[in-house]
Amino acid sequence: MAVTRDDVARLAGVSPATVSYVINNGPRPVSEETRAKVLWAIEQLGYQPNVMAQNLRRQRTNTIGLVFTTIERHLTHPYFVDLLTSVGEECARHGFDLLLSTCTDRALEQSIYERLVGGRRVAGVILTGVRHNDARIAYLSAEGFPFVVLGRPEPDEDFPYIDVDGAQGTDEAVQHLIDLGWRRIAFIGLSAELICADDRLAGYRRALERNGLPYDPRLVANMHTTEEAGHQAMAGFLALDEPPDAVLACSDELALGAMNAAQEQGLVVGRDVGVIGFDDIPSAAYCRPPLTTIRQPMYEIGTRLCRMLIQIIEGEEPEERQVVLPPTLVVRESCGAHRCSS
Amino acid sequence: MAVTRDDVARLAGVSPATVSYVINNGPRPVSEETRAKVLWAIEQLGYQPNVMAQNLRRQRTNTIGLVFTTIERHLTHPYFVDLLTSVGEECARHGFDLLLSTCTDRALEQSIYERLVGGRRVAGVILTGVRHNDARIAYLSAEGFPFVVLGRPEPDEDFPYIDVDGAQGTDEAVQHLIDLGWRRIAFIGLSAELICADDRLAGYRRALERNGLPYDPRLVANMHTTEEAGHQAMAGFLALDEPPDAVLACSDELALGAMNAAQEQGLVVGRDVGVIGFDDIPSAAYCRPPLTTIRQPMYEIGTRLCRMLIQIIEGEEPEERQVVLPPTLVVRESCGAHRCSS
DNA sequence: TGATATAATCTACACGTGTAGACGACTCGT
DNA sequence: ACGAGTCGTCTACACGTGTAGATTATATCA
Repeated sequence: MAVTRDDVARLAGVSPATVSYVINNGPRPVSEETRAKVLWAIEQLGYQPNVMAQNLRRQRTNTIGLVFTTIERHLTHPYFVDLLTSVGEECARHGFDLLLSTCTDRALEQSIYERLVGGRRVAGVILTGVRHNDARIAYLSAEGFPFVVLGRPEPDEDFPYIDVDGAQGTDEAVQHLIDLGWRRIAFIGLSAELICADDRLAGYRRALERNGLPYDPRLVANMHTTEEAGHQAMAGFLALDEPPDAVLACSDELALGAMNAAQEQGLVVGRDVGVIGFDDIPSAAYCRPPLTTIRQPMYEIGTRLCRMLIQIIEGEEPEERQVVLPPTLVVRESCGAHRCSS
Repeated sequence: MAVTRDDVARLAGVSPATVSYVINNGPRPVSEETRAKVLWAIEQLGYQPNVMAQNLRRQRTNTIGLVFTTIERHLTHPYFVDLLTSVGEECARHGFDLLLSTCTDRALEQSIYERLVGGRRVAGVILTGVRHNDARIAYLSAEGFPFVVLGRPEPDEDFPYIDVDGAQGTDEAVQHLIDLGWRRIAFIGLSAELICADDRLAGYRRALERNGLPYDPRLVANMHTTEEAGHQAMAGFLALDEPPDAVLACSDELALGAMNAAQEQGLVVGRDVGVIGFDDIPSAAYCRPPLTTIRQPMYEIGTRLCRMLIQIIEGEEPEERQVVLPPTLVVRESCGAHRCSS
């Protein structure tokens, strides 16, 4: 059916090995004359090497795995699209393919990784959403399998990662709210099992403390990152005896839901209540009012993570191994501008 | 390094073939006693078959390809996340993997498909964003390669697809606007090269005509689907001598951008201007005001497309080959409710 | 009991490629 | 003129698996 190397060799009147040498530029030299004949035959037959056979022989897949965690058909990470885009492009740049797996249930997660790793399906893995005592990291480390992580490890672990300084982000955001005169600031955090959730909460508490404001646990919620959850959390806050006058949400989806809840109660966001999000998704600039948010350079992170992983796969020493990038506060209108010490 | 079938055979005291028969519930029977020994050895060694070797031998990859088109790092299709989720899950259900390629430039598109198809990298392909005279379809048809399409073909083409009746969607949406009293309705369409763009425009024109309203080309724009483009298109409409009093956008991102543009000019969406979107992305329910939109059952489409493709790959006759599903108008608040024949 | 069918297992090869080792043709220095 | 070295090419095998054909042990029947 399909045309193979032997067909090319026959047509060109050379041996199969010579065809390989031409295709791979070596490891043996080929005379110009022969090379031309082979290239002509390849062109003539429309030959393309069988990738499966190449991979088997070379003992490597040139494929990177990325696991896609969903909850109720909802991405657990709003930045996933940017990550996918950048990783996909960087893979293509290095001749790698990108294998995507969907994980709908935590119970299945381990078996997904075992399939990818044990079956030598992929050459390396990019991990996101690191949790405390993450079984995936333990497994990959034990197997000695190449992987890189989006997010920082716990203190006793050591692996290659890129992370955004979440504490710095939330700290700056809270400071921004305080500077504008908001005083009772609620916090909608991420799932408590995520390591980055701690980090962001720490920044929030640090800023409160520095400004002499009390930390009130009733003003803190941990949610999955959906608009609905943000709505629910904010509605809960607003029903308190002493409701907050501002809220910092750990994703823009959460923030949009929170804004919506406030608006439903007749509050004007930016005047009666301040809202800040996290991630800077496209809608953030176009909602009403435009959302102040903490931007993570996701595109850049994906590119660098991917490059790092490929270097590890190739057996090189990666140029960078553990990187923490600063987030940027993008000021729009959801916190108001002219409110001075209430 | 890695443990192979021969290692298992040696430990179990049987031949390699017997191990294969156990793993695949082989084409030959195996005695219970032997099976137990083999399974024990597999467990003992943590053996997992090498997928590359299996694929090479079986001459199939059990992998499906999906190409991910981006423009300026932006997804060209807002429904991509739902599609990815559903296709990913359906693949997993059938033991297939999902290979994702990023296409940033139309010029590279053909080479991406040639790599996937010619290199036998994947067993079948899911196509989205079908265009007029689409070279990809010509190529895949000529190669006799399995593929299914999200979207309908041109009349002279015949291939398996699932599509949403875009004309019905836009027709219903325009009728809804007219019923609420809006009279001068603008249309923000998709890139003109897309086949579905025609379809949706046709529904728009059909509804106008049925209601005796004129078709004004100045009220029609074709854009890529981003908030920014929606903003730009709407700003253009509002600057006309006779600006529209309502707008139907062919994606929710476009609609959000359009709402934003109207609001910037002090218009109240739902009172001064009606807006309808397309797709029903999560933000649509949580923006201000909540967006009336045309929902496509993307999750279901992805699942059925994937099943259809797998059946074709397996050489079966697919249960369904050409499906057109109806969209649903989801009424929220962006068109107002109480406006009766102005 | 001997011929024969059946079940269980093994041996051997093919899938398409990469590359080491063998081999011939040629150059070069003495 | 002859051994040594170089260049270009070919032959042969390995990568890890699936499975057809051969082989052996066991059951069945006249």
